Amino acid sequence: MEMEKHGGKRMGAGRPKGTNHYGEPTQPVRIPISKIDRVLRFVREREDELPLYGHSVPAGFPSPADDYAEGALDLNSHLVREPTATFFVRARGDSMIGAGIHDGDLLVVDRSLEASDGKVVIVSINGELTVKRLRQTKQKSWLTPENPDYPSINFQEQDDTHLWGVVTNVIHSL
Amino acid sequence: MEMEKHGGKRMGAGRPKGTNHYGEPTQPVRIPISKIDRVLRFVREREDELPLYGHSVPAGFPSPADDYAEGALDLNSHLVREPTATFFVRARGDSMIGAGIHDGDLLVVDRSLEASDGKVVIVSINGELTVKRLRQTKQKSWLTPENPDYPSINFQEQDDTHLWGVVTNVIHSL
DNA sequence: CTTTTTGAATAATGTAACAATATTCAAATG
DNA sequence: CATTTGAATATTGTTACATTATTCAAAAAG
Repeated sequence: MEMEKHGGKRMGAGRPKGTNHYGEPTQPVRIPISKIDRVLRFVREREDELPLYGHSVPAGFPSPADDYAEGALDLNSHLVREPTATFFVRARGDSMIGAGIHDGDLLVVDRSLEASDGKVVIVSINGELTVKRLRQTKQKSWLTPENPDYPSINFQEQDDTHLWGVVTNVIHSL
Repeated sequence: MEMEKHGGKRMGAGRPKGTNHYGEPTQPVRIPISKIDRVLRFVREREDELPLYGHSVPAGFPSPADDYAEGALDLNSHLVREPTATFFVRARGDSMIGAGIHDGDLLVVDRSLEASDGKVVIVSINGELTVKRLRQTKQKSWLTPENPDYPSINFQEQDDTHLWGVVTNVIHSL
């Protein structure tokens, strides 16, 4: 055990890049002190990510320690792509039952998506919000319900008729 | 408009303390770059809370500046009551179509809820996950599909049959 | 006298810089 | 050949600092 030098320059020595806790670079960001704890929890351990299981599972009960069969999911980022352009509307009635939209369901609406033929959209008509499927050709646009008991209506952007956005997800409570 | 000095020392001059955006001091914290956006949004204001609109709306388009008719909503806290006991399962097939569960839907499952008569539950049978409605009397338990094309099955907790939890929400993508 | 303009004073803020720590590898040692 | 050691380099929490934002009273204008 001599106190001597242990070699000079060596190629490939030192801690390799990308070996940090996150697998990506970090950067300092100013956080109000009262929120530091929560931010750190969110950042260090995937706080908002919950396990997503597939159809077949190993024996026994699921456990948070499992390596989830299909990974983890954060509802907010999964359902909301453009937070600044997203809002919620509660559905009423059963005119869109065929699209899986039931009375009382919560609709996730994205205003940044283009409303094209076949999309389910939110439209305000005379201050009332409605959910319908948009159908359009080069000549005309319709709003069609997904329920044979209701009629289609002609659609045209006017003073009292506005297209609010495209429905991306339907949340149904049991 | 002379170019002269404008007084010397003055008591009470300068920006007062506590006039920052948060009303409290801040401190730099290292954040992985991919999460900086999310953290900033969370920290600056009600990040995960997006507007929830009612059925009738004032004229014009909605704006984030609006005082939302029905307030704001955070999907995570709205859909997940008990984070440590919650997980997701993707539904397969149409045996529960009557309960609003379609093929490919994402199910929010809470293990901490008691599975009582009438609840929609997740059960593993021989390593396969199934969604069914639980019916039980003092004598017996059944798992019933919500589709007349499928049969009910007898239910009993066994080695290869386990009740995983109660389905609280169904997320349907369009 | 009242209103408007100005810049000194001070806090807040984003980011660079730094010291301390963690990690890896090959040379030195046994 | 296995183990120990320390040079080399990345990571990390925090400090430092230059820049920006904000406020107020003196000075200027009306």
